Amino acid sequence: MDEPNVQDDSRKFTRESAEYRREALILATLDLIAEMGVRGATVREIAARANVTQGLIRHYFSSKDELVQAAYEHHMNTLTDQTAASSGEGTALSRLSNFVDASLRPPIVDPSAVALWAGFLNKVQHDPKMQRIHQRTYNYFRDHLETLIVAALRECGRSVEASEAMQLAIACNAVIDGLWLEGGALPDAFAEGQLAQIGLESVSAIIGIPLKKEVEQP
Amino acid sequence: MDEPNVQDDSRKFTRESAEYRREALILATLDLIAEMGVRGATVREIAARANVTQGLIRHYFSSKDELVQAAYEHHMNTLTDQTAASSGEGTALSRLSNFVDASLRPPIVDPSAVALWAGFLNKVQHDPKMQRIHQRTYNYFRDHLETLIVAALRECGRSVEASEAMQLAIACNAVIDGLWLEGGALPDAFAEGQLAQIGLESVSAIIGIPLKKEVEQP
DNA sequence: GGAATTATTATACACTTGCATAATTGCGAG
DNA sequence: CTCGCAATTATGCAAGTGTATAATAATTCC
Repeated sequence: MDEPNVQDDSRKFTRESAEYRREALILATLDLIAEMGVRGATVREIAARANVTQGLIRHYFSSKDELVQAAYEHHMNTLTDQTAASSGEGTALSRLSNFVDASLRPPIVDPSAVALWAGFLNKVQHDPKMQRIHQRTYNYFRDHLETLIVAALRECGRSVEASEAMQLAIACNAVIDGLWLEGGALPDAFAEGQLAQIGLESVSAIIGIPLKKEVEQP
Repeated sequence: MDEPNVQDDSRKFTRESAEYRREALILATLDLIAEMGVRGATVREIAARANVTQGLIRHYFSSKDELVQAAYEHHMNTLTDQTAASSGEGTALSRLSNFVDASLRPPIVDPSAVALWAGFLNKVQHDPKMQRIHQRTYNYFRDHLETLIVAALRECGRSVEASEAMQLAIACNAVIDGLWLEGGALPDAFAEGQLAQIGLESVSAIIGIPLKKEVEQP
């Protein structure tokens, strides 16, 4: 995030690759939106936090709106990538457990993550393009969860119809989202691991299968 | 919400009670925060929507921040009042069912309600006073739900320890919040009544008691 | 190594924002 | 009826907003 070329000689600035600058601007934007909302994230602050002057934003993005859109897309892609990684290996049951557990601990459960989500909501509700990104990500999560649930049930010798599976996925997704929300909005109201534990028990109850938290190897 | 005195003669304005003006300003503020966020709700727009000029805001509130705080408090109080009303009569089981059901239908589930919540979040996270209001309301909801759950369990001849009851309440609260969130953020993704149905089934599963939706009398 | 390219900075502008202060004007008290 | 007070409007201001345009300077290509 800092300048990679530490040449503090009389150079007034350093040229960086377009990719580097775009990402720096996007990350600064996400930071600021989490802190102050979209309107509070001014182009001047964004530029300052990305160590450039404000004019450069217009060089990479045709408007602030476009930068915000790009930031949203970047953020959502990061989210889905993280998720995909969290439930990679093992039996279906353990993959589901790990997924729930990981979704209810830092860095997923985090005040600024919730703030970021809230900051974007207005834009999402008004801009059709952002709406599509939102819907796509939501569906991705829910389908992922549904796949895990169906696999876990099958592993226990049970099978469900498609519509029932979808309802289970919606419900489990809601528990996770609700706990995520509350953990991020009231960080001090829950003990460490409490959210994950409650999440696991609730998902267990909803799908009717006991899930155990993975034992950590120290 | 409109002017009560319809005297469109040459009067330039009408004097109203302090209470009336305060409430009009607060409601206009809530409307605008839901639409554009706190920063987007400018004093000029608020005044216009309350049918006054912007100077009057300073006459009733010492700053925009104070107006926003008052609006938040007003909103939260309205919320808790509505909740208390939704689960008034009947057996414990039916009161719990009604509470869950009412929490997952309009007007509670509503895009602007979620937008309002999101709009306030930044302020809540930064301003200790608003944080207290938030915490108080959250606790109120959770305790209310916990009371309903414990009563319903007792009605079925079961009893739970305090810590277990709290966990059940947190979990049920999370399902409700998560479904509320998703219903408000993606209004077209769910059929009418679907959220309420999923909510009832999930709460049933979590606490281990079958809940039936009340039959409506047409 | 010099010139072209273009990433980057610098400056300017029209507009909005919250707030302060002064000027009105409706309305009740006497 | 009119006088005084406070509710309300009118006006102004300094700071901040996004964006447009011109000026500079770092890097590349030959």
